[in-house]
Amino acid sequence: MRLEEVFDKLPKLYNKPFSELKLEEDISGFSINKGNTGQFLQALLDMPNNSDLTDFDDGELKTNKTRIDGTPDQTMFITQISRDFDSLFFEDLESNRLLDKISNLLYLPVVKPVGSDPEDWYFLPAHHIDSRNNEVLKNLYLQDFLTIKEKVLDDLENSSDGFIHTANGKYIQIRSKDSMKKDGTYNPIYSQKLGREVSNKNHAFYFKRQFMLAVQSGEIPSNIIL
DNA sequence: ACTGACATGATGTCCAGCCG
DNA sequence: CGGCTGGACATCATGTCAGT
Repeated sequence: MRLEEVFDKLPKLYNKPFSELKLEEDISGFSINKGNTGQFLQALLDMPNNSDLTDFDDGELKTNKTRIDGTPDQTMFITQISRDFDSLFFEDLESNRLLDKISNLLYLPVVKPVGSDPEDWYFLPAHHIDSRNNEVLKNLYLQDFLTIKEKVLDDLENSSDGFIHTANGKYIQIRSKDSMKKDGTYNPIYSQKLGREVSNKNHAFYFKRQFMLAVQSGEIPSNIIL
């Protein structure tokens, strides 16, 4: 399914508590908790619920918690680094997995008031952020990636432990993202190219709050789907 | 070929401590 | 004190692999 195909279905989802949406779409059996707002949205949009992990053929669907006033509350996860480290940071690619993944985004803020029941959460209008024919935006993403890459390469040489650490662009960052296994260990990132571990934990790319704020303010161009 | 354990990946959130 | 930093947890889907 292509990203544009869900535009028609979006407006009727805005500002209604999830409990109401569940009844309207007859998916009342769906249980919502912190892990599956995205799946809930996919069900509402009649998106294929099967094995394909990429949300759309040509883009990504993203939800992110906001406060009542619509301002973002957290960074927004993009993708993990893990085994891709060498190709991301040692190959000189015009585009890479990160830039491909964020090239065409459908972003929905979800209001989840502190202490509220998931039944009371609701969506705000979606932003379509398409960099594919926008050189300015494409370049902005690329510059952020290059800023991060520079810090990563610097950390590998100069950080006290030789590991990578949080690296910030203007809108994108990398930072750790991992969980402890039963045996108490994590999932280090190993570089074939360097022949050693480059971190003691997995890391991931995130959009900083600043990105969502810039989208909402119009500083980053997006179409609001109404 | 089936099954179940386990690892990995994707998605999303929580939070303690630090700092301006 | 609010936002950032850095680490961590929760949940679900899928991939892998050994035992049967």
